Amino acid sequence: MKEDIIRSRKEKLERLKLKGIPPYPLSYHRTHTNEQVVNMILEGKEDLPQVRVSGRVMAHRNMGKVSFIDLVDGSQKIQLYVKKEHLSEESGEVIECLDLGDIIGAEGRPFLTRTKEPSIDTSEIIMLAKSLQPLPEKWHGLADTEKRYRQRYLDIISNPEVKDIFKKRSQIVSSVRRHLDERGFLEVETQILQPIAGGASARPFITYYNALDQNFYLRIALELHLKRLIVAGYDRVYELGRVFRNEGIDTRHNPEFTMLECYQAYADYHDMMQLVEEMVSDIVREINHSYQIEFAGRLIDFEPPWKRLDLRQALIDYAGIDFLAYPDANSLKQEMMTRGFEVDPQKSRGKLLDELLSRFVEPELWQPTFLLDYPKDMSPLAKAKPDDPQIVERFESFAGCLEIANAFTELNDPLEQRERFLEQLKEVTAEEQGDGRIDEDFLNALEHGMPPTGGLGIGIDRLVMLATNQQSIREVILFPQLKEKG
RNA sequence: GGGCCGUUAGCUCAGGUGGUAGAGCACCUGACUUUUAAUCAGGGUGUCGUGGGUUCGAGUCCCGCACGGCCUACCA
Repeated sequence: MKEDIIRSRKEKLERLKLKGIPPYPLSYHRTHTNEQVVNMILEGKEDLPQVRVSGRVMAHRNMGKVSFIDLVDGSQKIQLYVKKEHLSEESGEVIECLDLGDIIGAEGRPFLTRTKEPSIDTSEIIMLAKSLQPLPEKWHGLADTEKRYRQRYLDIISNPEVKDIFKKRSQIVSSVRRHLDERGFLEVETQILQPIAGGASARPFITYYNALDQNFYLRIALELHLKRLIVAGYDRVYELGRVFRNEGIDTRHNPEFTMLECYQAYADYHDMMQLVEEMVSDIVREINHSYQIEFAGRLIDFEPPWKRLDLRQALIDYAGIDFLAYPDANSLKQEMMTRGFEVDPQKSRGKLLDELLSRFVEPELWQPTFLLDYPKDMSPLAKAKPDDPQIVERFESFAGCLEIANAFTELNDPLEQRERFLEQLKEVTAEEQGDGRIDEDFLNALEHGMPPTGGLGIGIDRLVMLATNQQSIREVILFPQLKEKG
């Protein structure tokens, strides 16, 4: 059946060639996008000029001497009104050989039909690219998730709402850049292939670097190189780019994802909090024309100011545990076990606290919320509060129960930083940390003096999920990785 | 890693208790000069994901495998 369709289309292709009509001409210069023409028509002016438009044929309603074509370009749909006796001989031939999915150009006069549909009274139709494969069904589109991801082009052709998500993703990324550029941040690009994958604790992807004859890692964070640039004297830097974590895939995690990190010298986490609040709420409003958006069936209001929640108090409120009462991993483990939790004996205190957070606190954080002041065990790169050495100046932002930002006042004491790295190494396997080495050059940079600095990371994919009401991260990634079929 | 679910025509989906595989869209033929999920008349369609098993007989029951989805676990 599919073979029959393809054969019939190839026959039409041959027929075009026999008539001397190129099925894949070199170029076509349109005068307007479909959107521009539709707007012209809706403005209601008389005597509109001839226009040339283009796009993919998405529907063809044949009425005999007249037919209607839905033509979709990158902007939107426009209807072609085709009166066959008014077409040139060549255009008539093209209509005869037309299939859904073909890319065509059309020339004619814009007008409004009886039913008020903006249309073009077409005098010329030009084949721009003959399509050989049948499109998915027009009404339901493409629904099979696997096929949608494997052949995203079909998904985007047949599901306009998917096309819209990725337009919005692009707008969000532009907007992030605009917000930071306006504040005087310098956009930089740092290395993706690294001899040591630092700045986070996650298992890295390994690759082999032929020219250097050595194993390298794909970066798991942007942090350490951006701070080197703060040392170098760029006061405000950011990088927006892909990072790679060789971990599980689920609806909130994808091994390669897009991260924004920015660092501002002579600032602290309060400044970063203000930046997140302004930038994210602006972006939400730009994309949805409102601070209030729907996510996962709930209404979320991004209008500043957002809720501030002390982490220690949040754990007391939601989990019933005051971590100050359990100063080491063992006592915390004991307490968790007496409450009937299954506790991994390998886990450090930081990881146990993290578990409590994700289990009891995060599922409550629907409205935009800053969770403030983390235990030092969980945050090896953040600076301790002056009045409490066990707590660091760090916050994470949540909305829709998704973590969207992580920021702290950066630790710039090189000696303490070395201590923290050594602490961290104890609780992390070599496999998790790349080759388990400390980034000596980063420490060396700190030893030359890094100004007091505020740093911020935002998971762009999750921000897009929120702004477009998508519950799976793969719905905001154009080409999610799938296993090859065996 | 564990659990549940899915895989049938190009696409979206139906196929109680096992008995010759269905619909809509798309496609092909014809009618129709403002339609828009156009309409009307006619036409044909498949490795039922894959490999075994049970059975006279398997899309359907059983076991394995592949791919995918959701949940869970892991994961700064």
